Amino acid sequence: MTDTAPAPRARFAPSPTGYFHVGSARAALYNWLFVRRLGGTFILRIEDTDEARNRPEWTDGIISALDWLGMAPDEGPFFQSAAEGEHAAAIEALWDSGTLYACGCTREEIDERTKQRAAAGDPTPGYDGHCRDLGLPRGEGRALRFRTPDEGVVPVHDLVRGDVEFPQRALEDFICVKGNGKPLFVLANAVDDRTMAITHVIRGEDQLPTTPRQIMLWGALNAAEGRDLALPAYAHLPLLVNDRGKKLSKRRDPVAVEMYREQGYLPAAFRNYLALLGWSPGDEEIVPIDTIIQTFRLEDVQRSPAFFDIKKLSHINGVYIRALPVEEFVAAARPWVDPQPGEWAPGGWRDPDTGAPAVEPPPWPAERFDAGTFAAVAAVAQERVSVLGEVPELVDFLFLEDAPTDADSWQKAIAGDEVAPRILDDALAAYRTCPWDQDSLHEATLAIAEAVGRKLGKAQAPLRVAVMGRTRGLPLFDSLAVLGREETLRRLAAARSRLAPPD
RNA sequence: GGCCCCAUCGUCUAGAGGCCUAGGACACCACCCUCUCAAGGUGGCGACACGGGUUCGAAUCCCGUUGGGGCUGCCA
Repeated sequence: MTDTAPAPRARFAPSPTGYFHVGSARAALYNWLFVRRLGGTFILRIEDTDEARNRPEWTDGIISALDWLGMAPDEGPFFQSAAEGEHAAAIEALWDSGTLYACGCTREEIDERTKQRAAAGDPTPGYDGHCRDLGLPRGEGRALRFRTPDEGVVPVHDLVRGDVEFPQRALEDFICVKGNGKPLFVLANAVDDRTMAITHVIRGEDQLPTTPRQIMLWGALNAAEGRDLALPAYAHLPLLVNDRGKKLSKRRDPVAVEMYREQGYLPAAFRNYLALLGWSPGDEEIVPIDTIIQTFRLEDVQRSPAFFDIKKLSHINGVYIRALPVEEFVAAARPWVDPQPGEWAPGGWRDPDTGAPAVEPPPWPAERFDAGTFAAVAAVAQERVSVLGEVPELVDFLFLEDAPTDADSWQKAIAGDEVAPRILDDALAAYRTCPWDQDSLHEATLAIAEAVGRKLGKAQAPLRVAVMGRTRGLPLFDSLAVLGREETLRRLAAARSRLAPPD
């Protein structure tokens, strides 16, 4: 450690208003990454003071999502609602120092005056300082505003953007305290950062315009409280956007981390992808978290917005899945294939609009699932999925009563193929006696193919559909070997009689 | 409207004045491998928004234009 700077304290301060947003997850990750290499502290602060929108289950969601991603906080969760005392004291100090004044203007009055000003040729929007020098006493229904300077600029030193300056004259006298005496976000946030000794504020770029207010508040608090706390360093991260370049929104875009988890993304893969949105480790993108921790620098963070690309996420997830030792893959896939997996199963997430789940539960009853059978095909399934939620469709033929049915596949490989009956018949005959292992089945089927003058790839299609239901899927002979002779013959015969009753 | 931010392949990015004929990854296309499908391999397509400067030299620095985005709540 040659670093002489004190260990940083960074906080992630989400508001529990819904499912955990991927943008929040990225912000949390960057806070966490920043702090890890420097031996600092990652703090979780739940900003739960919006009584109208906050619900306790969303708080649980934040905590378990962070946990799932391997980013459990070093300190916290702290709750903003528990800091009422500090907030009240700060308000008193600010009031006593004269930086705050009471204002009784309604939104309508303010808008009306703004309109009149605009008509008179003054484009300055927002509050006009109407009550600034009225000397109104505090009282129910009167908000408290911050008396902002009229001249000069507020400089924001941003670790990713450099220096940004906000002209004072564009900054209105903003409200710090609601008419009911409760602090507003801008104040509570600053006060909490002070009491928690936060050294770095790392958050989304959408917070940049509010930063000059917090800086002014910080200075006023220092003066009012007679303390000289150092302003935290700020870092505003580029926004995550959709394919139209708009900020990812809960309404239109799939943003719930819970949903991605239930679709079968691996936490390490998800985290790796998130790290790539706004930052790059170089030519190798899929890298261990330790490498990311060691090379991550806020100064290297991109300044332009990043598109959340599910295709790339899926690719990275596939790489992580394939890299798993097969036993770990079996364990990881369990919640998606076993109707009674134990601790955790997908299904908790529901689309807020449609009520649709992230994935369908496995279409077989718990008693038909067999862990050993699944393990027997796990290795070949593992190479064929990019998310765990795709596993059930690959192995369903093992746990369903009969072969799955797929109209297109049936039509293409059996009903629409005049050689299919003969292939089925030949297989029925050959499979009755051949040794039941992958190589023997391969050999026997090769012989059938040659007899009908087709390549193996073409000849196996009707058999695949008869037994496994679809034209695409796990390798046929591995699958038959695991399914067993008896059941294979049964399904072959069933397909044969469905095609045309034997004479 | 006001304030602020941003601008390299379709997407995520490398690039901190000469190493750039602009590199990698996803996606896409072709071929190879192959019992289907994947995976894998090889190759291909494909970008410095525009205009001025500064400089011997600019994707890199400055200015402007254009375009995009964010904020603009007694929400957080």
